[in-house]
Amino acid sequence: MAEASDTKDRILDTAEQLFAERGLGQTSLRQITSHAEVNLAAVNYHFGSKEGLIKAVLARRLEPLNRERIRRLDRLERQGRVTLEGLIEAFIGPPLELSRDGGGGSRFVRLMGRTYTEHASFLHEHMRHANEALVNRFKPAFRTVLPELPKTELYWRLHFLVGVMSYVMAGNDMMQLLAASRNSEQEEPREIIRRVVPFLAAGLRAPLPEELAQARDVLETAPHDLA
Amino acid sequence: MAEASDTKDRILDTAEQLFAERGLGQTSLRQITSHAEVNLAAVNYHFGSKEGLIKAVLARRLEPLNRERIRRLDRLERQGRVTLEGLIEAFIGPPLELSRDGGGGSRFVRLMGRTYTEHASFLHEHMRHANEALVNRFKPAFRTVLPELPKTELYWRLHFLVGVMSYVMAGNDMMQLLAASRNSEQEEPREIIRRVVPFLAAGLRAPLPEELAQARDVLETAPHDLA
DNA sequence: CGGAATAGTAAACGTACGTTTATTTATAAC
DNA sequence: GTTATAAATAAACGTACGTTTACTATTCCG
Repeated sequence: MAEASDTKDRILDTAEQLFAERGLGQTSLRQITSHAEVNLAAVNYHFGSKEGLIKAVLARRLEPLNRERIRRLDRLERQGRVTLEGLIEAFIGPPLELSRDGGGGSRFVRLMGRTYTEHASFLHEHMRHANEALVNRFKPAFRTVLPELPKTELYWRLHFLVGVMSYVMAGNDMMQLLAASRNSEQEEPREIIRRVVPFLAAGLRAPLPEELAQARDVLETAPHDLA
Repeated sequence: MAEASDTKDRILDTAEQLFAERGLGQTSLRQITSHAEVNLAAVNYHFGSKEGLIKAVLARRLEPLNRERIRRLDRLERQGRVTLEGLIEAFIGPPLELSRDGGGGSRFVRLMGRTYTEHASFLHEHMRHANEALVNRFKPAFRTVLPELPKTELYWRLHFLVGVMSYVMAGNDMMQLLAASRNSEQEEPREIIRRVVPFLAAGLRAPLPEELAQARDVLETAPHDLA
């Protein structure tokens, strides 16, 4: 029954789904293979190991995704329209929009968000390598649109940006902890982008801590209504 | 050898450490009990189950921590000095400062950060309940200092805030993905607070997406240099 | 046809897990 | 000093895991 490896894709699809739903460590190969209706040993045959399967699941979507992010940055630069908002959207837009396609896309985005907080060193190494070109492309671009920001300060703020992005991507149940509307799960990705881009842009453009401390010192002698 | 339950504390301390280092699911009771040099069955004797142990580890630190956060908010209100920056610092300061005490504190903070992205429904329920009073206290305060912000918009931005906080707290290895300085791990908590508060305050105060869209429409006819 | 090579499978391997049971040890009360 | 109670332990229970092995079926090409 050698059917052009329909088996391989079924494993990848099912693994992507279950990994996103339950996490990497909590999903066993037995769960994956029984859901996919393939033999248990097929995973080790096609991917060598569970670790190999995880890497394959990530690589399959991550490569075109990062290509799209870089493509958008290229276009911004070609048009000479590189704004901070545009940069943020080029970076976080593609993964969030991927969650629109209902099927595998949204599952993968959640999986990717969770990847940032999983506890497997091989994963971190894999993601670091898979995102290397992306980071090297975007970092200088951010420096260009925020020239007044010291290098270290910019990198800290980009960390904060990644924190927001991964949290949103994980589609965490914790969102409902503070949530007012119950239908926040079905919120459109474009809606989230519309809300998160101004937040991040303002944060990245915020006055430096030092400047702020000085300004506060000055105002401290006056009535305290600077909020 | 019934020694006022020194065993119980040794289990809690060791569990806290290993949970933070390796994650909840990846840490076995056998690892905990052998590190703590107590009998394997002692965990089930004192805490009933692994789940009970996890809850106990969290509760031990979370209760005084949230009490401190609320105490700071109380003081701000008593002094009539409720600013957005003060609110943010009252909320994220205590957990970040807890990571200063070198020992259990920093471990717990990492564990807490990771809790937000673990895949166990009992955990989410436990955290939701443990943070209920905290949320009910802070939500109206944020509304007060940001009266012009629509309710839904505020809640979304608070989600983003939690995203940043948990990401920073998790002390994620991913931080090094973009990091410039290699010693970012040892960065002082006060330093992180100093950097993150202006970022979050600016984000929370950002113009509404609608306003921004309108402003952009207006400027769109003019040369595009609004960055 | 026939024999590689590829794909797929059933069954077992050894290991580790959380939990339970039965038993022993220490503590304090009467 | 005996007894009730709490704490600690050694050993085993059943289950699930990722991986390996040996084997069968399919495909492709000479």
